[in-house]
Amino acid sequence: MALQKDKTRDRILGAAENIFADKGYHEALVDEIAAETALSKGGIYFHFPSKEDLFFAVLDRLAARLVAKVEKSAAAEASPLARAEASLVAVLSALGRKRRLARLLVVQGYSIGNPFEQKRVEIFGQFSELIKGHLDAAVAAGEIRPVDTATAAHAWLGAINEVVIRWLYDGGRPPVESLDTLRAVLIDGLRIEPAGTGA
Amino acid sequence: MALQKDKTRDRILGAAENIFADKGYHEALVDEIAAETALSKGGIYFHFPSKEDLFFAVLDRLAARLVAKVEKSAAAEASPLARAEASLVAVLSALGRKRRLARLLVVQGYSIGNPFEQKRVEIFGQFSELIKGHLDAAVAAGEIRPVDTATAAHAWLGAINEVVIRWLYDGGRPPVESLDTLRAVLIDGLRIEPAGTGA
DNA sequence: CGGGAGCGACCGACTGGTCAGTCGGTTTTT
DNA sequence: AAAAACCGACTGACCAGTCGGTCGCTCCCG
Repeated sequence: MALQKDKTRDRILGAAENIFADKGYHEALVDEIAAETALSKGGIYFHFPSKEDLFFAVLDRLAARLVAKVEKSAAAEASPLARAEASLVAVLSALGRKRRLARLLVVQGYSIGNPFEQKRVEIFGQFSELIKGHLDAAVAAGEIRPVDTATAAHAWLGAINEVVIRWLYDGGRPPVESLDTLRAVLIDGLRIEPAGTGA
Repeated sequence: MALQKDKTRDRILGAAENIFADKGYHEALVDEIAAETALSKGGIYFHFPSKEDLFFAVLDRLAARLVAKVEKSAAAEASPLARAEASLVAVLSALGRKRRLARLLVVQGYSIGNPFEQKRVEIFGQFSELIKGHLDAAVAAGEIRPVDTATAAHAWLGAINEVVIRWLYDGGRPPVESLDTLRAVLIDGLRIEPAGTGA
């Protein structure tokens, strides 16, 4: 039955997520993923045509989950700028809660050959579109100055990315605790009502 | 003579820079680097103990050059915030002028296994230290609000990084042209004198 | 109602290509 | 002549992907 197949597929995705998160694409062996799944290598290849496809499927799944989470918390807010800010908070806290997944999304998918870079662009693109949407709305609502929202969105994304990376490697405090600073850096500069003297 | 040796070493580094920039670490073959150098594989291994060491040496050299360039243009400015801004400009225009090198520094060095991630952290750390220094000075001088300058520095770095990446892949306008937006996003939020309504 | 045919899911030993790194030997420099 | 620099054919490990085969399930036919 199709359900069983999907279940196994999910099991594989879960196992692959773990292994890839631990070792990165190149260090991860398909045999290891098979072992983690309690499946054989052939079993894996029955469900996915190649290691690369499997990796991308893992990335897609992760990104989709995160996007959904972010959009949900944004939707709860009334004003555009508030929605943008809520997105910021949501991403930071979600990644902050899942260190290994953060590593996968934020660094692993980078540069393992050209198709991978393509994928990274695609996934990051989803997020920057999201941010851009909120920023555009905020501009339209007169909440922030009319800047190049596409570029600003990328800047936001990059800033978030880097803050998460630092947390991953320096093992400092979780990303959410950088919120005040990020707010000051990313948001206050755009605000039309000048921000008060922050803490 | 030692000089000859150093010259060859440099030739190797140059060739490796090209190959790595084109193909990334894993796709690049030591044999290709040898060919580009008009040296044999053995010759390469006479100068560098491993492919990994060679790659790191390339990264170090690139980073060192960029740091030097950035520090130089910062030094020409009078106020701390101006120096910070000058650094921003310098990085963006330097990377914008050398697409391939940008790719190397900004994406290739990412996630090719753990030692590589370490290296990335190290190199990015140099830059964020630089930025942090300027921001600290700006705080001390009362130019900007007293934020967590370390985090702010990472945010800057990440923003720059992402803007460069977008340029690399979308092939849009060069990074320097995002300057106005980045200024608005990164700097104006920190400024104590509120910025005027930007363009 | 049993047996066998068909099939989707899964197995795991094996292959084939790839490359980093080696090493005995040669050339160039001092 | 000694040492330093360089050569390049070769090896050995590695691993993604393959393929002939198994297993259990369902469904049909006698």
